[in-house]
Amino acid sequence: MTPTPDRGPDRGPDRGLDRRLDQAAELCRARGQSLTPLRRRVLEIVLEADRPLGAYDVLEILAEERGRVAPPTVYRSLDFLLDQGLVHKVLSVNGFVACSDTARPHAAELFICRHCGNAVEVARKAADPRLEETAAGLDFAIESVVLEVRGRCADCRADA
Amino acid sequence: MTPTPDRGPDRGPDRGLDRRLDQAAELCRARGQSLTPLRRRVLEIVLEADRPLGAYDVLEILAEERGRVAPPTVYRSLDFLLDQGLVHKVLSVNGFVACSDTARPHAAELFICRHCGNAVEVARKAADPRLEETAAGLDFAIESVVLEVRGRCADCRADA
DNA sequence: TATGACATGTTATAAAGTATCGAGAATGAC
DNA sequence: GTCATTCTCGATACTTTATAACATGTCATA
Repeated sequence: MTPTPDRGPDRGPDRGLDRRLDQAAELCRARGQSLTPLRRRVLEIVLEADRPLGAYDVLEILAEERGRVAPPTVYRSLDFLLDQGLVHKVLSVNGFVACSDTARPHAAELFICRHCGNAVEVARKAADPRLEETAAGLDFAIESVVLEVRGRCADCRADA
Repeated sequence: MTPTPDRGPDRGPDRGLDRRLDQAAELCRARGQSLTPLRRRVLEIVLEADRPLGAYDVLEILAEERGRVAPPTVYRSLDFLLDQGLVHKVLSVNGFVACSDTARPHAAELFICRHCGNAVEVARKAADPRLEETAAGLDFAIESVVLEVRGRCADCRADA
């Protein structure tokens, strides 16, 4: 389902990249935070990627643009974006993906293809009742949930 | 709920440790694999711990017993135990926990306390229908699922 | 006793992440 | 305006986690 090609905010070569970045900036501002040029650029890099990027992947891209960049520079920006819910961390691959729905923080389900590395995010509508039940049984207070599904995506299955 | 103190295979100071190790050995043997002394000891170390252990925690314990031990020694044993479904990897903390039900490989839900670090495993009875649905919608073939819940366990909530 | 398969030891290095200190810019109080 | 505070970022050094590559040991058996 491609976006309508001749109108709408998502047309053009960057698929609404600027719009999403502006939205993110606005979101931060509304929270009294600031999406600085560095943070904005890091978010852009993650948005542009078609798969989870490692912190050092981001670092490399930044380094090409502005010379030597040290790890803390990247990790600080990524941590900020994580805090703001603008990116998710993918534990399975030590990587980061842009959040597909930045409207509000949410637990994400990630479907990660072992073949092409692509990661699709599916927002979780509501708390999983089974999980809630189990937690209640254990008298365990849930703070966050990591749910990552690994397998093979449609495209890669078709290719095979 | 302590095990019956005066009878049964789980009594004694090691709560059935030897029994579980013997079971594991039998399981490996049935598969044409071998739970060597090193692998058995690594499994024992993980079983004895009351929280997920890092590879280097295991390494340190081994090193006390047999002098210098290099990382590959530990990682190889842990990888073997992972393959055999005898331990799980906890991505949230880069650690390893013993599997509580080694009868057959299974996806596990892990409830990890942010305070004490304890990790409780709950075997997943069946495939999550919601997850299956989502995967079907994406035409995504699930191979494995990581589900880690972070929060506060009963004991730590009581203490607070 | 050769040989083949597997397990382990050894060395070196890659990859991921953090602690800390200090300089400079932005913000707000006065 | 200017001073103090806070935030952001750069830079250095380091820790933790993980793997590659190759050598050696062990054991069954042909």
